Amino acid sequence: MHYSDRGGEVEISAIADFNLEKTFECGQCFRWDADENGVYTGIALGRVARLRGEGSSIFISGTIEDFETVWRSYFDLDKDYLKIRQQLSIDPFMKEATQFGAGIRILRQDKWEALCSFIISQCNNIPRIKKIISILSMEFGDKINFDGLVFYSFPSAQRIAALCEADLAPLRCGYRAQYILSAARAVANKEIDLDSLAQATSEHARKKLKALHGVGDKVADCVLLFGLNKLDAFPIDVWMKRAMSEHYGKRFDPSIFSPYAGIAQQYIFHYTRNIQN
DNA sequence: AAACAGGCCTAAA
DNA sequence: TTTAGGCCTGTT
Repeated sequence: MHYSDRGGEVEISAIADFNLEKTFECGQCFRWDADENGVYTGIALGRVARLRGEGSSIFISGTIEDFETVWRSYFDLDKDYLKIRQQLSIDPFMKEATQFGAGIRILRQDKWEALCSFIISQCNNIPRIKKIISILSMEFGDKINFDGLVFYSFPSAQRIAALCEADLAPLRCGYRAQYILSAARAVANKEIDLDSLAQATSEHARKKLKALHGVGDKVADCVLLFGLNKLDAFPIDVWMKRAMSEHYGKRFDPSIFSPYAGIAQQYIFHYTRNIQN
């Protein structure tokens, strides 16, 4: 990878496996949107950014310092996904899936935002998840001006913890409201420490996450993978279950993809959801 | 109109 | 350890 200041933007060049649409639309995040030209604007880690692809480069708004301190890590740009794809190509199916998904990167998202977002995601479709998160941020996040537009940061756990169910009524997120509140309170009063869980083993972190009301296997694994950067976590939703039992049998073992089962999951998920058959 | 959606919880085999 | 039903809400 190479990057250089382009006056208000940073140009990222000589990088393999970085496709904006695949990365943003593969279901791992909910706060990035494309305009009609495929230019993505979104908010993460309390900052707004705009990204566009041009030729083989990606341009991202901001300074070199923004890039080095925030976005380089957020987009996981120091990981060699090309090499990982090769490692994951253990059979014809995976070869196909990883090739189809070339360009996906697992974002290193804010831990609390990931927890809260995937609690909301249960039994919901992406448009509604996005809508709920958008309202949540607009109601309780901080206002951020960017390029003449107004964005709202994802509200902290402390902020949410101070609310009651009635406060969350505008979200219209139904039974998930109490899950959000109890998770926020657990984080706020340090009953659970997401930062230290990121340093713990996946098994331990998973157990702690599942102790939260409203967090089961699927949500816990999504938080591990997208929030705590545990690349061995393997979220299984209905699509994954179908795809895996079709290709590897009813009782499959994700460790065949070790140590990148989580990345494998993302390729398989993206592939089975986007190919027509 | 009734079923279903990128789960989870609880109760009951 | 596995299975069934209910749950908020919005969409089809």
